[in-house]
Amino acid sequence: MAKQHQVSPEAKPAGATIYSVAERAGVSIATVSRVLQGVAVVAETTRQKVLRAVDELGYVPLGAARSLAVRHHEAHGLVLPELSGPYYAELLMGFEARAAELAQSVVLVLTNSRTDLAAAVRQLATRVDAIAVFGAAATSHDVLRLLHAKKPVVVIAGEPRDQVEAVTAENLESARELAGHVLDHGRRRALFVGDPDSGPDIRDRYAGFVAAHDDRGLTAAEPVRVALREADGAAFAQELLQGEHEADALMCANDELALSVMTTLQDAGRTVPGDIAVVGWDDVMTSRYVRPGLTTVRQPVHELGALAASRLHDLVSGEPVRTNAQTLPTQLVVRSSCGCP
Amino acid sequence: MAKQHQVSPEAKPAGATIYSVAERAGVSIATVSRVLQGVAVVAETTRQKVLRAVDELGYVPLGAARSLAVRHHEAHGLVLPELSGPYYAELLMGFEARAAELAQSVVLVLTNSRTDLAAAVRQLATRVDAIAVFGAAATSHDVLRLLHAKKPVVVIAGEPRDQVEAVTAENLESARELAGHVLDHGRRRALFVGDPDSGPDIRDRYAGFVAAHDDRGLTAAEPVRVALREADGAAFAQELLQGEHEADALMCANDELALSVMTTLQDAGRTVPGDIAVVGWDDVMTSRYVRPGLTTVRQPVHELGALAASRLHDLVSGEPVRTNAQTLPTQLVVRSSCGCP
DNA sequence: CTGTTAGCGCGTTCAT
DNA sequence: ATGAACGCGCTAACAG
Repeated sequence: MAKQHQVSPEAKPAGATIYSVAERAGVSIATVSRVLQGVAVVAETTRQKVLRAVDELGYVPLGAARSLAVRHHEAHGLVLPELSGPYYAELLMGFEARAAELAQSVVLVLTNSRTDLAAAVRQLATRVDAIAVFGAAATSHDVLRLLHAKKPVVVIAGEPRDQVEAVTAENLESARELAGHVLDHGRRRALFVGDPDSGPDIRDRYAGFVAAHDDRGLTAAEPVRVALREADGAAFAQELLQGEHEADALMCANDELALSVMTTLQDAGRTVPGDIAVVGWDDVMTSRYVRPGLTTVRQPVHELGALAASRLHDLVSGEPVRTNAQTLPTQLVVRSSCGCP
Repeated sequence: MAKQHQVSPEAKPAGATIYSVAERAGVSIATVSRVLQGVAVVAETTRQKVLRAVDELGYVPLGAARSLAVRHHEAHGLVLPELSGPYYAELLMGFEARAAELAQSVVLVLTNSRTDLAAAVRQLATRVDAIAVFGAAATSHDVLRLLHAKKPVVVIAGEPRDQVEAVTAENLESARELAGHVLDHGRRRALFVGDPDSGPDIRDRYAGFVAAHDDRGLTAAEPVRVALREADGAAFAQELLQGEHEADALMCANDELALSVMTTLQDAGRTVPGDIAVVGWDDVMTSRYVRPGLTTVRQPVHELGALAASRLHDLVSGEPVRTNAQTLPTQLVVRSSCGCP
């Protein structure tokens, strides 16, 4: 019994296929495939015939059929919490750019817009060869399932687990340096603002904060556990204004937090860094526009995204999983909110 | 001749398939498909058997095979220039969120990272049911090809063309209102900063600028054609400082431009709005942190992205193409850079 | 409620 | 240099 393709006499109005192109060009589908993939040598005249047929029919190959045949999706998945603020956007840009170089499509999943994260990841796994997830964005159960199914997974800004690679930017040492810088301005009541439990990166930043204190024989205060959003920063600043905390320096877990804290304090008449020093993390655009300029730490975010995409590709290509995290260096950006002139 | 699936005796180590699951559960592949899709009724006991087999094997369905069978990718493509700045990121978030609601994956292409845009779009078309492109991001030739292939296309912040829908935010009237507001502060030498030829949206904003002048019997100056980036704003500000332009008000094509112009001028000792008023467009985060606060126009960017995703879905579902653009309202955000207290 | 089977459109030997 | 035929894994009739 022959395939319907070769039997069916009537033309199908919906979408040209490799069959219709072949028929129109008067060749076999194998030849069409060859000219389109550019793999084997095809006579120039037949080549032209095929190309013309493709053009006339407006033929667009069906990726799913190709994927099924070649047994590869030629796509990478990326799971991010959201895209507000420049951090994730930049990460995504780096990821996309590298994926493009490697001829991989990128399928994006934003977890904040999902009610059922597990389902989203499961669904994603269905259409990509490998997945990069940010931090603790994916539930471990689903990740394990992927591993069981032999889909490469890399964690961005997280920690390596069994069979799960990690790529990250340096946190601990830079945080130690930043906190040390603040302490060396003579500040003695520094507070860390942000929740160390919200992710390995924040945890390491707090660890650096503690280390800087240790280095100087000082004792670090407990972290002020607030979420990393503007609103949370403003709320904390209000607490500060009402005397609920005592501090002459604030090391915020990221810039969004730092900026909102800083401007809230300023609007209430406090001076920065006079009354209180404020530093952040990420070096977002706003940080160089505000006065005083926000002292912060710049991460190679773009490069981090690119690295994740590269590793995904390598893993799909059969490279072994690296057991230790790849860490990219960060850079202290000193402006004046820390007390520097 | 039976399929290899049923013949092959040796287990394939690479990836579980619906066949291996069926075998393990002691049922047919149809039953496996049924419990996984939840379409038909399946006896609870068999259902459990299947689910257990799925779990034990770590079965992840092959999306490509499903797509081929159901003749749908269940994915939308989105073509954006880049993601720096909040505008595109917010658009993407809106798009992704709506797509998720509609159970569609989103495949992202960023054109700024591509050398061969046409190839990227062609490739994208291969794996999605419909594509949304921002403004003039895609070459018309490739778009036409898609239309020929009956793939729905919607343009975001662009103009409808034959068979191509457009979704956009209102520009002309809001620009007229904004420019009018500035003129009503008594400014008489207002300049429009930005290139009207860089896209339909900027063109309309300039048209609004002109209209506001006309409304008052004034003559609008020619636009100062600069690109929409921070660096270009700073360069323009330098020209201004060197007396190459004469102006007491600047209506910038977007906030990034406005912010960089404003701070460059301020750093050189000029006062805003005292010496010169500056207004922007987009209401990015920074605009409410700078002093004076930047007067600008807020667009429903998130909603715009969502609308694009919705329309894509509708078009895929067979709804007819709308010939006139769907326009979302914008909102004037008055702060103090325009001269208001 | 469950199993059989025919495609979905493409890449890919294997002949020629 | 080109064509014929098979299989990739899944859904959807159609039987039973």
